[in-house]
Amino acid sequence: MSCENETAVALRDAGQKVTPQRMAILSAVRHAGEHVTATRVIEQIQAAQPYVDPSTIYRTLSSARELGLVSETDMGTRDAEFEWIGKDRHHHLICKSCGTAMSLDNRYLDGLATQLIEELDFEADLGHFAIFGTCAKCRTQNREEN
Amino acid sequence: MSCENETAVALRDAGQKVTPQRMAILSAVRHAGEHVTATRVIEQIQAAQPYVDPSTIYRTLSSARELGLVSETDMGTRDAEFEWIGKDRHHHLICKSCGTAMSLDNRYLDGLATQLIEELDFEADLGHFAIFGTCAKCRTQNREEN
DNA sequence: CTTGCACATGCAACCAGTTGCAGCTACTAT
DNA sequence: ATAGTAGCTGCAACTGGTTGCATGTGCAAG
Repeated sequence: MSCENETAVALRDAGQKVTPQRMAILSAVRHAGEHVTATRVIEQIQAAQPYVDPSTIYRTLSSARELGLVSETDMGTRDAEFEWIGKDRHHHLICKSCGTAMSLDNRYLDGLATQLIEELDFEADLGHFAIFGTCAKCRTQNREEN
Repeated sequence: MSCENETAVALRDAGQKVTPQRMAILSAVRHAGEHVTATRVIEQIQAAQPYVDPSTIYRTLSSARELGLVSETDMGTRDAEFEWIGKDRHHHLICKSCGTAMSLDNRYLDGLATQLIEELDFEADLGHFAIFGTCAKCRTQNREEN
């Protein structure tokens, strides 16, 4: 099954409609590889189809997030980053000092999820997570300065 | 030392000035007990001092966040929640179904922080964290419906 | 006490993102 | 194939939050 079909099926399963606009928007996120801002998606879509309204793009991204097709994460910059949720779930470590974003494998949070469900009966949705802090490089630099 | 003095000292230590507006704004957050939205702070401040501009409040909250005096968390609602960072650091579990926010003790994330520093040399700043998911009550209800 | 200056404030213009609404379109049932 | 309907789209108005700038103010040095 092609990725276009997968997306279409996911939409229909949720009782939503498959429209050219939605497919273009979701395809842009999917093929971005990395995380993209809504603004970036708008630019990209409007370059090809200028008549697509920004509100449609915001609405589509927002409903796709609710469906679990994409994740929305505040990476510390002004506007939120969207990312296609594929097979390789991962999170981000963001250095507050240099702004670098690193991927963090899912397994680091598995333990936490297990603990929450066992001890508190809370089913955590750890699909998307941004952890702020200081990376190794910046920590070394800070030590040298002091 | 009174809490007012603590706040003032923290500001001055960071090379910032102590003004009546700032003290009023930070005091509102500190004494809110729970988390408060910027909008709520604006209402509260303007009830007493109508001349204080919203932009001042946004700027103050934002710089206080950078100083680590308050935390800013997206609780899933439209606007961010601010909370005074006291001795009892904690996080929030937010149910996507019923919207309830529960406090989560810091110890649940200590393990993760340790793992990150030992394995990846990344010093995580886990001062404020919002974990989305489904609470026990809503999970039970969902099971009954199916 | 006075002076200087960096930081903070209020104002107003601005902008990204949201919402209400009327028309349109994908999907479903017949 | 057709009609009905629920959901989507574009438009335009709106709103919460941000930014630039001129003025005001806290604070430290003299």
